[in-house]
Amino acid sequence: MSTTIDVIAEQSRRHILDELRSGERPVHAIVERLAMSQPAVSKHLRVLRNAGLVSVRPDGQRRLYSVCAEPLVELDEWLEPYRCRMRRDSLDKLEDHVAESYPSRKR
Amino acid sequence: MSTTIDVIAEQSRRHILDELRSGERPVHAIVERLAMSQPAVSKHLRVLRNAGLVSVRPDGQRRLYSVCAEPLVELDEWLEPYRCRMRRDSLDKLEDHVAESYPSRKR
DNA sequence: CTGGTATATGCCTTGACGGATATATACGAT
DNA sequence: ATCGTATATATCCGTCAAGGCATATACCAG
Repeated sequence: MSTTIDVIAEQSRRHILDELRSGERPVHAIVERLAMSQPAVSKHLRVLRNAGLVSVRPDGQRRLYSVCAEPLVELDEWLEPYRCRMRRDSLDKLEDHVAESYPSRKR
Repeated sequence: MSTTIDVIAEQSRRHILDELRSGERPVHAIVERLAMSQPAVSKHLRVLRNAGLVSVRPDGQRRLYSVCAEPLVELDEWLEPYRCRMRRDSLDKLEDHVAESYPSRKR
């Protein structure tokens, strides 16, 4: 069994999700956008489905996939305690960058 | 080369970061908290350092590690477009749950 | 029923990763 | 100089996942 974060750690799967953000899509539409074989895409979709990150709706011979963002909440919550640090550390980094660009004798 | 999300996909590494949230720590402190060998921890710290997620400060024979949250911004930003869906999908899920617990004849 | 399209699954190979042990390095104490 | 502690690196091994190809399944058209 794999956790949500394991699942979205794969770049291809993130791409698939990003693709589905604009609405439900059949498999071949994803295959065309990503440079990957159809079986590979189907496999990723399977993983995403097992993780509850996408849902499927049959439509004739096609299957329409769409995003389910709910499992991402867990990751979002893990990230929460780091948000303040993100801001602070980003600021520090920015300051360093500025200090490099405009060197002064102070410090 | 590995991206930030690849790096934090590993549970042990997330644990290490969580551990460091309470302040800088020497390696052995982390080894004690996580049930893992010291070399394994060092390896993870190396990966985290390469990803810019931790920084080191020598202190005598020890090395004090601390969190750098800045690289997490990228992940946070990737997550951004999914936030509204998270709320919506979570709500849907909650509704389903409620509907199960209090079945009615409607629908 | 037949052929064609859309998707899923099975099998196989390969590469990357995590962990353990053993060893090296760095530093402090005596 | 020597020993002990703290940490890093090297090497090996087992596992696992991703991707390709071939194939199965499902569904539609005629």
